[in-house]
Amino acid sequence: MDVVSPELNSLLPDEIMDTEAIAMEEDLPAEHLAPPPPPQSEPEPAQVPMETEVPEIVSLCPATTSMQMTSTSTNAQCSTSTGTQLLLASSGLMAVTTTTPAKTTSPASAQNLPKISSVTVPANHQLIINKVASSPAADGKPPGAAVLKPEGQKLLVAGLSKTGQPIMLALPHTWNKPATTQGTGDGKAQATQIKMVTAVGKPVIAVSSASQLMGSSTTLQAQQLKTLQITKKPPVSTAGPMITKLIITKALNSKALTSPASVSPVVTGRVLTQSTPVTPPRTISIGEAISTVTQNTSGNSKVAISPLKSPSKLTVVSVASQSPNSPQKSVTLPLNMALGQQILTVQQSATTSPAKAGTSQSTAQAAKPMQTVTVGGMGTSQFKTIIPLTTPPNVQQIQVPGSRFHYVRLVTATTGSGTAHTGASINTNPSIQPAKSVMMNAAVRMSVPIVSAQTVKQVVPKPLTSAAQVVTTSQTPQRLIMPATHLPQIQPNLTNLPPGTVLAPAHGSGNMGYAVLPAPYVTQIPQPAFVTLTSSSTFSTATPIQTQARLSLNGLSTSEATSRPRKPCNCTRSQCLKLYCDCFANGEFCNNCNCVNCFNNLDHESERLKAIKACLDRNPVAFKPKIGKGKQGESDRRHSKGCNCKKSGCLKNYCECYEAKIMCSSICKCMGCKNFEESPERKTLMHLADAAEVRVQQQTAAKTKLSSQISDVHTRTTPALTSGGGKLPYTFVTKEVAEVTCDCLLEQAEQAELANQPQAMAERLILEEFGRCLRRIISFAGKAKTDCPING
DNA sequence: GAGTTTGAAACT
DNA sequence: CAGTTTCAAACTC
Repeated sequence: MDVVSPELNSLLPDEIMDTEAIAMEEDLPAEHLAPPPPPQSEPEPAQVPMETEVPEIVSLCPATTSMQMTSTSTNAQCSTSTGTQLLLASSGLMAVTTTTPAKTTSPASAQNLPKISSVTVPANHQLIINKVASSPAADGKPPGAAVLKPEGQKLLVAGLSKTGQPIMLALPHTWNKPATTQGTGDGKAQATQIKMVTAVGKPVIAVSSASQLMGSSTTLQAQQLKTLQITKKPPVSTAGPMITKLIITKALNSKALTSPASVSPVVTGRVLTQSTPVTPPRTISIGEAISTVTQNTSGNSKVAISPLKSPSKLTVVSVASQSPNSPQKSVTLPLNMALGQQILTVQQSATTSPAKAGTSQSTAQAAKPMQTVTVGGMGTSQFKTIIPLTTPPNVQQIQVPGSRFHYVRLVTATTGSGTAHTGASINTNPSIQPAKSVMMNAAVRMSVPIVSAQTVKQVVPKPLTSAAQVVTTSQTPQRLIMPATHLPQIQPNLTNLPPGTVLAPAHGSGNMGYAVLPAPYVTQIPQPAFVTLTSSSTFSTATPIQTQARLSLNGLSTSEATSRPRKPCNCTRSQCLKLYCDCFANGEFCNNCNCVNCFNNLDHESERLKAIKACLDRNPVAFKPKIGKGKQGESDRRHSKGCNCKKSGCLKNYCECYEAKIMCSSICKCMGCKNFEESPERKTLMHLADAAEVRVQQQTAAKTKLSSQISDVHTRTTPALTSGGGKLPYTFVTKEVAEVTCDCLLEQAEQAELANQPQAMAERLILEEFGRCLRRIISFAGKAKTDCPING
């Protein structure tokens, strides 16, 4: 099998990821540590398709993110035609695994490492990587070990690119070539192997990367997940189980991943902490799955809490500080989400031993830290922007076309190095990371879902001391605002956290700094997109919360909340920096509001941050939803503080309980409350409200149907008009139109009846409705004539 | 749309 | 913590 040269090995971070816990463990349980399992353990090994026959692997990366497969020592790199530093660019839906087989023993010489000469994109959504030429090295591969054929082995990945174009990479034959004789001399090919797994669950592609990455294949369920895994293994067994892996998992579709490999330690709606073993392989995984998120594990704990649990959405956040001595390597990969998933990416950086990275970097291509923002739209994921970070740039903004504010602010750790490493890009080879990225120690990367659809929220972590970076995505007006202030006073009282609140453990010296995000700031995200954030050690970040969380707050159904845009505020004196302002209270910037002297915007960020802090000082849970779920669920929802109504009887929207459509409870201090279960007044009101809502819906449906019918008639009669002398309006009154019109009239009658309107009024309303129907019919008729003139 | 009412938020 | 003031939404006309 492929061998990693010692030098390369030394350059590689000791640990990148532990994939086992996350993704691929089942598929290749013992792969890193032990000799390859018997063939039968591998999923359908024998039946690998032609293209996939070669077990060796290719590295892939989403198009937006660059992945580097290069080994520094060897200079072998995969580059895309665009010059980006990644081996493969895919739409982001594929996963790649690169691993060095456990079998490999002999190091490859750096010199001999080939470069990928070409990438080919066949027509079939497959990624093919070919070796440029046959290499002598191939010969030495042990049986059973998949080896790329000299003539060019191909790796096919279905659905690699959204564009539908497969990418082919040609690997120089030398890749698999054993290095110059290094110790083993057994002649076994030592090229690094990369396995790709097809969506079907079979390993599809193997590509050897110049880097000493070991690849393990993973079986994934069809169409759901792709995984990238990079494993570094010491060339010689003596090294022990140090494995570095990079795993990127991505769900191809909205369905939850079924493959264990894809399952990350993060459970939907919450982030779990994963502890690393003593010799911890460190794993960073990036995954997109509807309900799952990959998490990276690190020595320190980090917890994101998202009480809300809609399976389809998830909150991700894991922040882990790294053990001081572990080399940094973290990769964040924003992937495009096809499905409104939320992804959390975590970035870890090592506090120490940047040297490694630096060294490796030297040979590696200039991989600038990249910042990437991914925006996932409904069904259509979009990659947004990759912004190369300059060294000092602490703050950056990504402006999404059409969006006004969308941004995310990234904060670098105060304790850490000066720069935040924002690379959304994926470095398959951790060693490649620039030295400055190493400095990211304290930085925590997070992904925040952004609403792609209509509302976008932004989370702005507060910059504690250093620069921040801003990433913006999506186009919608709303955005999440994260209190940027440092909030030491907030302790990680997990039990008391509002839904969606995220605590990010500060990285670094072991001190755990926590930042609390007002839950509302992260809620109301109908269609999550992704944004990666970097936060400082003491500061934190936000976790995406699904819409539902917020909905539960105000008692609105999900559909209601998501469909209903926030009302514009009308603040005049508060500068929209007090909780009087609904926008502010909900963690949003004012947008399209009618407010005067508004400071709730990016132009007054400092003021806004102060205001947020002030609010939190007054009330640490100021941004916490007031309506929480009761013990017994939905029916038991109640206001956290209770209302204090005196005159409204708690049956008007003045009352927060009533407004939230919940009953007043014992904690309310209201007077003359009529908002209780048995209250006849309340029942009457609720009944009326429901009836009104139903009427509106029915009427809307009827009108829609009428329009449809008329339109249909229009379509059918058009030929007659064009061919002959035209039609009189009455000819448009077909049976269907008449029926629908009657429906409208009946609906109007029902409304009048429900409203207890006198008969005369009812008749009037019906006639008026009839008039409207007629006008529509006439309008369509006239339009038909206009559109299809007789002589025309 | 102007004016009033209301209760939460802010302030003392 | 209680009382008062401020504020913006809800409501009425």
